[in-house]
Amino acid sequence: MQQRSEETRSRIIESAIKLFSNRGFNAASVDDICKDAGISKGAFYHHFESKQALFLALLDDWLQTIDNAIETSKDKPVPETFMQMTEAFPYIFETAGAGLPMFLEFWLQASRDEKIWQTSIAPYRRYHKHFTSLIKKGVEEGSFVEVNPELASRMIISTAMGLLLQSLLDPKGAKWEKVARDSTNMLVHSLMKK
Amino acid sequence: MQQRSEETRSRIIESAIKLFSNRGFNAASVDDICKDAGISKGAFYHHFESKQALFLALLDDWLQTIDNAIETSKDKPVPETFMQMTEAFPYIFETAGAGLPMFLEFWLQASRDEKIWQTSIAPYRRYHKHFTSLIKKGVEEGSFVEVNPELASRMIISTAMGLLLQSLLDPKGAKWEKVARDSTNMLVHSLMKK
DNA sequence: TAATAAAAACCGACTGGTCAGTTTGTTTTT
DNA sequence: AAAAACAAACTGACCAGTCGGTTTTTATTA
Repeated sequence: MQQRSEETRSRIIESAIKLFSNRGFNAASVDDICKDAGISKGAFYHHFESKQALFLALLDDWLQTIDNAIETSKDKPVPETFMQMTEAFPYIFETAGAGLPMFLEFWLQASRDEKIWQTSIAPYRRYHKHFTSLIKKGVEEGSFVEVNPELASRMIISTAMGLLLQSLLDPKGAKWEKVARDSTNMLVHSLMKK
Repeated sequence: MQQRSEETRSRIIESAIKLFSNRGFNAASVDDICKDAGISKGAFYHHFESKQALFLALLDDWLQTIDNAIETSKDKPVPETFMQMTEAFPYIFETAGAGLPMFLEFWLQASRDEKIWQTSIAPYRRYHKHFTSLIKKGVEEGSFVEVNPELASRMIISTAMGLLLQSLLDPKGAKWEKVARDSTNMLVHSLMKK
């Protein structure tokens, strides 16, 4: 079977995500990952040059997901995209929420390595640009009130980021899906012309 | 001089903040901290029981700062407090901004230890409660429009948290002090009755 | 005020353990 | 048979924390 190799690889990745999230990059040793994945160290270093390389592979996957999300919403009407974003929030809280500790781990690692850093923040930049142009278009089309697209974009991103952080700080403090939905609704409606 | 001991202690703390921020909790070794502070390991372990204990001491300091900020704004009129918050933003970006990687480091450490965790999120809970009651009061007094105080509080905190994160992701992407000021102004004015 | 005892602060070599990465050899696939 | 995939013992560096001893500060007493 030529699948065996690939299965080993994905087993490593699966275990790495789990252990990096639970214990952090440094505290999760290569031995731990191997044990969890049920493989040997030799197999690990056959598939990944180093622990850092595994980290970069995970980072790439994560960034790809973000880029895809931007790409798929690229050519839809402006207000629709925004409402879609609202609907997407509960999903974000389910998925990104669980993975946010790892993302923060990523980000802290990245912030200490210029090359990784530049790679890792590129999607954020694209995300902001996407939103800015979306709002700009909405204003020009007349579906949005007169706003500063730059500022509005940053505020929307802030709300999402901030709510995610809060949901992790205080998991049982609120029905976060509902908070997210209501907040985004408020923002979107304050942008839309009546 | 009875100050010598205290100076050593603060030298340790100063170096710890610097190195934890730059390299992270794990990567900054006790030896590194001692070397940077210009003291010996014996001196270090005379002042702190363990590396973890040093970490907790830093955490305490940080949490104290937050609690003080809440306390000092406790008995001022509602709209005034909000405007004060707006004015305080540039300061937050100067101080908390530089320290946020360390705070995240703290927080990631904390999230893996139930006891530390409970301690570290308590100020956030107080902060949220403070804001909620502040908005509630404003609504009852008639200086604010009818809003859900819970939701409004979470949105304001989100904006602050989210902008801080963004300012770190994209340091040169915007004049963050201005963005923060404008955003908070928008939020506050949308709350206040005309 | 000076001498001295006790305690606090500090030094730095050392220990036991961990961990990323290597190497040598074996099994499985092509 | 050749190459890819895997196993696991091993290496060298590093690191948190210890320990026996020294210096400095503080308290006590004459």
